[in-house]
Amino acid sequence: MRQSRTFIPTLRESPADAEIASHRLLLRAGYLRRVASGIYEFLPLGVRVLRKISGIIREEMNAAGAQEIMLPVLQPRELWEESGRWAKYGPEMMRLKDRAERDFGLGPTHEEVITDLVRSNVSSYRELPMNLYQIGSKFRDEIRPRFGLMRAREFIMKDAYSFDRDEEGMRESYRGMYEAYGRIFSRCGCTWRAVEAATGLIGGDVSHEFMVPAAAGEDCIALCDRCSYAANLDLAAYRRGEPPQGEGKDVEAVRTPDRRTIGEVGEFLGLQPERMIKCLMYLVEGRPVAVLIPGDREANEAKLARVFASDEFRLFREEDWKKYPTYLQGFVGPVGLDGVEVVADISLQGAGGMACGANREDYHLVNVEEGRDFCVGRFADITNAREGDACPRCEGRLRMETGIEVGQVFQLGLKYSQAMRCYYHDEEGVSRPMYMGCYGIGVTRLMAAVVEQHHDERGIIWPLSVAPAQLHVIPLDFQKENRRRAAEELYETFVQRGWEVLLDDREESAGVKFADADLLGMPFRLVIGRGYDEDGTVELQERATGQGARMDAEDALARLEESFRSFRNLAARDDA
RNA sequence: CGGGGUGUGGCGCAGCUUGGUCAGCGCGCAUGCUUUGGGAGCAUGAGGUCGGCGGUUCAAAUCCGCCCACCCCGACCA
Repeated sequence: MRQSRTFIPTLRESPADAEIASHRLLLRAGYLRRVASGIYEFLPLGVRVLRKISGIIREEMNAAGAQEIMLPVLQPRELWEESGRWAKYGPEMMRLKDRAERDFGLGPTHEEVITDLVRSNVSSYRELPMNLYQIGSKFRDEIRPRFGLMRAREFIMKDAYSFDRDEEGMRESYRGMYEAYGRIFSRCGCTWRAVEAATGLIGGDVSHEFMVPAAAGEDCIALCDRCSYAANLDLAAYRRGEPPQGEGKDVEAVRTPDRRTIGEVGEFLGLQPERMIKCLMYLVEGRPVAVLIPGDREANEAKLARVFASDEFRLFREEDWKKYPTYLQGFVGPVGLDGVEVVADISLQGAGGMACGANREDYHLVNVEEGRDFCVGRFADITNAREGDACPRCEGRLRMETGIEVGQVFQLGLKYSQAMRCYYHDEEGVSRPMYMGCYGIGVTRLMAAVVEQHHDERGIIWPLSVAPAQLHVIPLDFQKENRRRAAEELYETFVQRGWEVLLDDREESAGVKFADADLLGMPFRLVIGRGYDEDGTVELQERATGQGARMDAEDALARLEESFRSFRNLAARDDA
């Protein structure tokens, strides 16, 4: 690649609307441009990185026995009606009509299409297991696209789907993918961890997310400091201690004028927040539900969704309080709260000596005991774990970390195969539904995640495996004939040996060339400058460390050959 | 969708409170000469419906109304 002939529009200043490192640097370094919110153009260097990442994914998927296919982005409504997701997916799916007014969706995921493909073309146990994957565009009309590639509305995803004869086979396929995923993220230069995850709209019972730890990550995960327990906060369990106990005294109403929040009331009564019961009113599918949690905890709505078996709920709003005047905002409590479903966090089971709202203006109750003074319809884990909580599996403590979710794997079971009648014949000729699994990697998001983990204040620092070029040849003062010739020769030599090289053949000052090189982030740099005039040496520099050494071109070549050896198989051969 | 904010040449911004003498700065871009180990210097030049529509006014980037786009914070996901 000759830099003078390659479309790399670098920016001297950071675009004002890019906040996180990956977004800012990918824009500044000319890898990306934004077209509309959550929609991006990939420029030549960006495409190269994407190819590298896809290449690694392909190798690992193929090695794991998966076969690459391509599925359409445009999908007919009928297929989605079969799985029930045409209605369920909601506004997140981009929808359109053709000229005959037929409904189509732009695929946010491909379970329906793939299930349709397999059910009509695979019918014998002899053909199973089968694992099919593709790398292509997905569309999701995100509520709020943000952070560049991190949450886009059109993005590139690798999605794989496995079909097995039984649950055992499905678990085996799942394990294969799980292991391949680890290798993929490691090869891309990322540190990562797999955590237990919720299944959401995709469905199924078992799922893991692959997280790349990064401050810019949107996901919170809980990790045990002793055992291997790790889970998304939406799923993270924690062991509760013994519930607080009272002294068996009778319930007593205390006047608490103008004190509504846990903090205000607790301070007034001289009680710690964990001695208080927070009573949250939710409207679940149109009816009120009381949710009880300890005063020092937060409810987790993903956990609540599982308890309610619905995602159609919300915390009471102004209009809801007005509509149900029985519930006094700021003074709601479980005692005497009749005719409403009560859900409580398991930590409140058997709790005594608690304080809560009295369902009476300006009053709270003390000495309240669960079981004696009020009844709970259902106990469940509905609160967020937090730093220092007890691990659910061992004696360790949990700590919290933020990460970028770059992949997720699911054991789907029979969800789609039953709904869509994806059956096969076993040895006895009996028709059975296939056990499915699905496995996604956000390719474009992974590119952003790599940058989040590999950059400094000056620019990107690509790992060799995914760099758009491994070597940046930089002749300073390109007008000097001898340097220009040396640079051209080195460039040709490397290209012929299969390396990907970016040659800075621009007539720019040294400062500009170095600043751009730092920004673009090629792992190695060969500078041809004064040293070359003096004694024919060039300087080999490493982007990551910034360290360099002068040596003969021959030695530089030998050193680079050594460094590149293990990556040789990844080199794309379209250097031009 | 709720809350906060921003829209002025390719990028970053000033001007808006107090309407006119306000379309400006830095970078980038073009041409020429000099320069070339950390974002060079000088000279000349091109480039803007001041997000859009409407209103107020003798006069609007500036005041008012509506709309649009984008960013950030919250509920979703690869």
